[in-house]
Amino acid sequence: MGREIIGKKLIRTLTDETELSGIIVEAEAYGGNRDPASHAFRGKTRRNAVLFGEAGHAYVYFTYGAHYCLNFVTSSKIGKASAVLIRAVEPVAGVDTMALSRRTTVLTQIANGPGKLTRAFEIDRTLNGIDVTLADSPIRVENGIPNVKVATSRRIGINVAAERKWRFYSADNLNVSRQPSRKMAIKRES
DNA sequence: CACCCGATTATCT
DNA sequence: GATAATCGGGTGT
Repeated sequence: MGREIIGKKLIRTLTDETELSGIIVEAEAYGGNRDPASHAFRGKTRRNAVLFGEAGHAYVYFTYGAHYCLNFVTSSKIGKASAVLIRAVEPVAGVDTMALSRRTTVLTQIANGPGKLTRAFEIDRTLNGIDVTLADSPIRVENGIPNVKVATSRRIGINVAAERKWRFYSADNLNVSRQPSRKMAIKRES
């Protein structure tokens, strides 16, 4: 599930001197082999192989010819291929470095989207498959803010299984990405 | 090999 | 709100 990751801290180690971090404020759950919206729904391929492996590993994919997206494999069971897509982060440490990568100094615009946060945190396909539970991993997740109020909605940018409310976000945080479009709701009804 | 299209973003009207 | 940008994955011939 994606609810549990809201409020946790994402840490990206670049060098001994440079560490980026932020609080995860928005995520979406993808149900692997049982979810038509998941990359894993049609089975294992070279691109999505990581999803079919152990929980706690990063699945990073490239899309729209321009953007990387970061997921964490969540399945307790090998082959189930469920994961959470990290959609938005509130920057905490290394904000100046992030601002350079993102070409904006507006705090709420630096990492409020799945493609934006990978750019801000300098995450690309070379990090696909790494174990984020290890202390020396270039990407880690640690406990962040406890007792965050979490809201839910439909997932964004998908055309199937749109009725599932598997998007989770911090209810009182300005760094979340856009709301689901009305168009998707209409599409669902037709 | 040709074709389609996507878990997006920036920019324009 | 609408759309171009941009490219590689997946599918079918």
